[in-house]
Amino acid sequence: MKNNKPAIEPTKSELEILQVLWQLGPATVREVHTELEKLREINYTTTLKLMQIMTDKGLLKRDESQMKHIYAVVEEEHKTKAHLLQKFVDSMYKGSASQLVMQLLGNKKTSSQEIQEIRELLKKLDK
Amino acid sequence: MKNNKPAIEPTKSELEILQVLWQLGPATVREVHTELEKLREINYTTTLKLMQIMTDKGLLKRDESQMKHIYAVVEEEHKTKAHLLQKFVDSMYKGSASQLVMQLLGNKKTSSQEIQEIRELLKKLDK
DNA sequence: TTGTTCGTACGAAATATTTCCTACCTTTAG
DNA sequence: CTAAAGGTAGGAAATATTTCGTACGAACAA
Repeated sequence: MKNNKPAIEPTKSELEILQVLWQLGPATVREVHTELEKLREINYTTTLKLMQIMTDKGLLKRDESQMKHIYAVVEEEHKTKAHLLQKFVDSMYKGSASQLVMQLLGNKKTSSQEIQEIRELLKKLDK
Repeated sequence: MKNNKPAIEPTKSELEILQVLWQLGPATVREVHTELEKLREINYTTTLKLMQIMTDKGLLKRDESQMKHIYAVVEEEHKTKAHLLQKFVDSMYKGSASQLVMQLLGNKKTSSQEIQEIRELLKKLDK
């Protein structure tokens, strides 16, 4: 039987940190903070606190063997994103993925380049 | 030149109410509340307050000519959803719609039925 | 008329989230 | 050794969001 965690919802700020960690891989608070600072003004201890809270919640795990703790995400990027996407589809489109895609295709910001790529994806799926 | 509002972000609770109003069309607080109660426990005055706040924020407008005020969404469903979807794609997939679709296709909860429908959509787009 | 029901308004409590101050320890440069 | 720089921990302030109590007016049934 598969792992069946309650699947904790990251908050907005927590999601920011997950994204940085997805990009960097396991990292120190300092490294994450440096990235975050590029996006917005934020105090070092705020980043630290957030990461500590996330660790308590089970969103992150950390290696404390060194003074500079190394933080890593607990659930893999793919899985977390799949979960959040599913939640989004469920709540916004009553679970209908095709409705979401329809919206996407009608969206001006979705370039024809993107649409072409989506076509390719479906072709590959045929094989 | 097109309307260029700051595009206010609805909170979680506010989104719930928008969804009810999208379903019902313009409605009274009582009507919205009755729907909300089907989903979760909530006090009438809480629903009222939320809708009042949303009106202040400009998310809803209301007809006060009768004692039972009639509330309606300000921005059409399509537009609000497009905006929220875009935000989601931007933050989760760096703006890449095709990446999102890839995730969707790999998602077990997306049935082959859904995938078929997506194919149809793209065919129609060809014409 | 009168009291019960249903409506709005408003303030504030409760909760969730974000932010940062302060304390204190370790490492490192001089 | 000592001071400065850089770490973590924890509490609490600041904000944002959600929830509800209370007041009070209008409608309606008896």
